[in-house]
Amino acid sequence: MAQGNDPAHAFAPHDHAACQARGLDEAEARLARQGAKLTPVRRRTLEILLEAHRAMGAYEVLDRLAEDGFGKQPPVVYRALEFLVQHGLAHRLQRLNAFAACAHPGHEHAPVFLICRSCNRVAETEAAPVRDRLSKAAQAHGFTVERATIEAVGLCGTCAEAGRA
Amino acid sequence: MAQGNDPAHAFAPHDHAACQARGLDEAEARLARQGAKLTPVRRRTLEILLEAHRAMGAYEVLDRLAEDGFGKQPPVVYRALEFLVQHGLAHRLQRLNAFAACAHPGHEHAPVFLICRSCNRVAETEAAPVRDRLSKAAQAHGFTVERATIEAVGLCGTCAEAGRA
DNA sequence: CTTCCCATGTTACAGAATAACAAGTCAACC
DNA sequence: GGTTGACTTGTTATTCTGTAACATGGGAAG
Repeated sequence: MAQGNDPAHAFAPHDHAACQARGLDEAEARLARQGAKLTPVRRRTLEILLEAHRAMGAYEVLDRLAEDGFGKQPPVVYRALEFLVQHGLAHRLQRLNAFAACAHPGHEHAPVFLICRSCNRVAETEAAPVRDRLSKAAQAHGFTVERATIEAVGLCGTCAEAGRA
Repeated sequence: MAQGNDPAHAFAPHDHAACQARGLDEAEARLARQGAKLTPVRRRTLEILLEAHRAMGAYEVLDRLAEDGFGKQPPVVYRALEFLVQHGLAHRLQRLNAFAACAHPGHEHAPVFLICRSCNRVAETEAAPVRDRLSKAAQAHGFTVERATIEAVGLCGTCAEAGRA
């Protein structure tokens, strides 16, 4: 479990199968608690994101769904993705117009994303202090933060070491 | 000038004409220093953003440009917007797929945006501490931040006071 | 067994963005 | 003065992203 909570992990080679299984298990547990259903399309959508282990465009996911016999019209995938996002099982990356499975769906969280511009992988980290600072700065101007998008683009450790500047 | 540096100012009623004039003046001064030209399309695009004093979609800006006799094809507006963004005269808001004139183009900066979900106005604030925290948190995982998108959605003071929850 | 909610599916469209090419402007240089 | 070359503007065409509106079907609640 420590593996799943280390953001750097996303940039390093590791056991994808375990990731996926854990992701699905946690998803079902979480949804059961919320009284929501992981229907076939939703489940398959989550599986696709977990398998890819990276951010994917909606239409890329849609193509995969269509291959598996699901509807091939945009609303099919957008609805599934919206459901996953709302239930904390996936995230939307504004900068990439893309979606990624949540790395640790076990609990509520508002993640900060680290996007490597070299390998295109995305890591998720908590960084509550960052959000605190943001809320305080906003509050100083009378603004109340409800949700915040925090996405950093840069170079991950693995790519930096490999000299992929 | 203090007016222009107070982010809360964006949410309150004020003298737009002064804003615009100041924006254009600072833009020309800045570009002169950089050896870049504020051509008619670019100038008009900036004026439109300054007049609106809010985030605008590219096609909305394009319609206004077309009314003034400029080309009405997407590349016209995207090129102008890209130029303004690259020269620090405007910003792109990822969350809204929209653009807004920079509130204080006088100097280099990497702003944090405060987007009011009630009145749709956007304020810009420096919040260097927020970025510092983010960089440190990322660095702890071997990730080097190069650029970061920080956009908060919430309620501005003016709307909160007016009870627009 | 019926009702109603929810999920899925469709058609159609709107909005966002870029590639590739044509043509004009203008300064620098011969 | 004329030519070259960089830059800007404009066009056509296409792709990607996202949503509105409506039809169908299944399954739980009564």
